[in-house]
Amino acid sequence: MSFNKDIVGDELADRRAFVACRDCPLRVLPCFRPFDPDELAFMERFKKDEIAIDAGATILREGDSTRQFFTVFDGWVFRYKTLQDGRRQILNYGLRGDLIGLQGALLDAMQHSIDALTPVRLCVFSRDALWDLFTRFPSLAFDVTWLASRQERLLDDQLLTVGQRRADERIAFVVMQLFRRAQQVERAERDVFMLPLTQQHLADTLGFSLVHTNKTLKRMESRGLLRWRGRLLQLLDVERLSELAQLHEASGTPRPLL
Amino acid sequence: MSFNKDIVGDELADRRAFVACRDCPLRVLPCFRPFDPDELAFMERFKKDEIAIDAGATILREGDSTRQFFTVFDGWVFRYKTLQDGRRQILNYGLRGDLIGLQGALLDAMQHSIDALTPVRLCVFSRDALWDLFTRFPSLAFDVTWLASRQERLLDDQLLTVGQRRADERIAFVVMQLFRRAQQVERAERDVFMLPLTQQHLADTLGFSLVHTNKTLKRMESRGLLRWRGRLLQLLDVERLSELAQLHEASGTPRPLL
DNA sequence: CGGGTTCTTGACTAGTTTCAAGCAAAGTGG
DNA sequence: CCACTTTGCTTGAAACTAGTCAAGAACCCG
Repeated sequence: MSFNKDIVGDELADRRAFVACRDCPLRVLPCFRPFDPDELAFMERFKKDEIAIDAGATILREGDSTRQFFTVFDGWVFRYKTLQDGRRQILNYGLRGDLIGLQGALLDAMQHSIDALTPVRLCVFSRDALWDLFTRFPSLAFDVTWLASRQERLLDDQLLTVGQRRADERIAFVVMQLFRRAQQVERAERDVFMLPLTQQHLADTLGFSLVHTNKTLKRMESRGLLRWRGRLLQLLDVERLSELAQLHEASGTPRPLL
Repeated sequence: MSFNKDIVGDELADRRAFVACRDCPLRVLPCFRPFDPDELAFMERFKKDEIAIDAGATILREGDSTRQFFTVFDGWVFRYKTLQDGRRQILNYGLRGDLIGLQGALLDAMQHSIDALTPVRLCVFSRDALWDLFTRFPSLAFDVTWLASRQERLLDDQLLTVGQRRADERIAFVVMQLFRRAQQVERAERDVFMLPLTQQHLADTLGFSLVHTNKTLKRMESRGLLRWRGRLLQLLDVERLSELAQLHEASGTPRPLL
């Protein structure tokens, strides 16, 4: 039922910490919009907790009706759905600054699960406080809606990818998009970043089998496009990768951070 | 740039009408939550116009930065994205009561297009009034967010479908989901409904070629699952179709109607 | 060092696309 | 009202893409 069983081991208590929103190291990044002091004060009351999760643990499970939702403070998570026989589709990834679990908080029960890819720290918000937020801080309510819309846009892109792009285009798209998102939150260098997935994760993201994903990756490597070793992904030819990916211009507008 | 060129012909003026929100025939359907008098009064000011669109016209185009968004009052629309060489992915359909174009209103420019599948009537809202809504009617602001979350959930389902389901499962899923949605807004009988698509539309929804879609449909018909003639889709074996589709229980909770 | 997980590769099979052609139904214009 | 055109549906054959099976190599962790 609740996520506690999975993610809060006894030994986790000492891993707790609590960064005040006004001191949040994420908030100063240029990709996030500045909050005014009132908003920050509200956020600090709104943020109920901060928890640490082990790599591989399930944060929220399909069917849960959760009373909480989260912002990823550090680490990588992924959202996914499964069919009865175990086929899994990864819907999206969550990086630092991404809001997760809102769907479960707003609608009834979760219809997807969320797992931690790496050790993760999460800021915890209570579903009950959401109404308070909407009543007292329209600007933050607007931000929540904005973030929901951004999620929708990411899904639009992913659906186009899985529905229409060919194998190498799919990989190029996913890699370039994750690279850009990682870059925004200072988790990428100029042309290399830590992509903490297995090839099985990537396959389940692309809608391909593991074997086909592997063979396509190898082919792209031999074409001098990219190189992925030990979780480190290097973009060898950004020019041609972008061509393949047909990624939109990044919007310069800063986004909200809850 | 604006949608006017496409959709508002001169002869359309006389097709205008204006249904007051309190008299809206949709609002009384059990799938929509009741609004209180204050909310209704606000909605009537919020609704700027009501327009008629020809079948086949483009309502919003990728790249537009629109100042308006809409609720479908009657008819069918579809959202889609295209790649440079013309490959098209249909993301979702809009039926009576569905909010469309919110993404364009909230974020910068549209990154998808919307076309009318049938003649359509739309209630028009202005992007500028959205801030007013958030400030003065938290309950409606909550509704907007709720609707955005619902969109996200529909996309999650569609992504699972296109990424993981087999040909007949994909068709079963899309058909059963559209059937249920049509039923909710009184656009379906017990086991038959008007599905105003071509097979090309369905193919672009499923991520298959037209030919493969056609052959799969024929095979399903000969298996006694469904029958689609002249835009009329009949469910011949709801039992087995539901099995194939693995559709969730419909949530009984009424949804907002803006 | 050993055991598990992840990656890699080849051979074979199944699913899907492309090409091509014919047909049916629904406009269009003389 | 009827040829004519267009659009959508249907079908078969060939080519290609992706999946499955299988086995071994590489890597990681305790």
